[in-house]
Amino acid sequence: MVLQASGVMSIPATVSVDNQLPASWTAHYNCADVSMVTSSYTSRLWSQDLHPQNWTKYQVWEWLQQTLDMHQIDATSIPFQNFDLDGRQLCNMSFQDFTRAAGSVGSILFQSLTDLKWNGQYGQTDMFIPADIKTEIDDFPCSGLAFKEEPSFYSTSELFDIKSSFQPNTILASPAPSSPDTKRSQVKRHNPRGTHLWEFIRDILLNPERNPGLIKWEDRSEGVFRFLKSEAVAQLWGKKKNNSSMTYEKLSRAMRYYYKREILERVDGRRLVYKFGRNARGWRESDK
DNA sequence: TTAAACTTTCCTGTTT
DNA sequence: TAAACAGGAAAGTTTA
Repeated sequence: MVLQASGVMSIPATVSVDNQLPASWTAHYNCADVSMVTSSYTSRLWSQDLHPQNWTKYQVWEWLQQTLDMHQIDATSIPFQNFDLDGRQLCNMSFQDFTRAAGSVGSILFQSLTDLKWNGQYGQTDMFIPADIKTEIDDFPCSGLAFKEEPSFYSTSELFDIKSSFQPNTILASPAPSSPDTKRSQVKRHNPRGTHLWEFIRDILLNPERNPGLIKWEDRSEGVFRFLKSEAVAQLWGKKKNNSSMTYEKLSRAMRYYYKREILERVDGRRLVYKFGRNARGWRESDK
């Protein structure tokens, strides 16, 4: 969250995300900033209703994402289909069950869940917000504010990120346990700024039901996609990076750097159209 | 402290 | 004419 001295975010005057985002976005996510509200909500997170035992499958996935993020583990390194469980089933899993389901990451997950079950804490620093909190966030009285004045907009991508990568139909690549990829992905990679731009874009594409109208596939099998709301996507990216001055022009410059690394390929003659390259992972349907 | 990775920012010129 | 594309250059941020 970047606030200027006045407490008002700096947004290009010509850009209104509210105008670009679909209604479902503004209605559901365009409210309280997680990072702002978390501190005030943290103490309420672990009421009985939010005990892991009571989680939905969806909340289980959120917890998975958060735990992997916290430990900087590549989300593609565990088979999420093994965690198609609700909280009760999750809590019934033994340590061995976790290691069977997630390999070496299983112990981390087991420890995290144990902490939650017994301490009501998520480590010392975490700000994990199960989906239930969204109800409270949604109730945050700011929905009528204009984007420029709204302290909450920059929560959108965080909420999106949590929800994005863990839909049952968007499970990312899960290399076989013995593959070199697994080893590599379970090692901390140099990822100084968290999610990379191309991963952010990929996750939007993988969740069209939650992100309608921002980016869409042009040719799913070939990895060709097109920006529909380029400035909105740029602002979401900026929000994720706490950079309120992000524009599509800057975002597209970063995208062009991916050509050299073969994460993206050029699509000549078509505006706002990009194609995933051979070094982009997790976007193929076969990756699920 | 340094190097590397990965943007971010600014810019000029070109294309659609 | 505006928007988007292309890519050079340099600066900024974060991590190992």
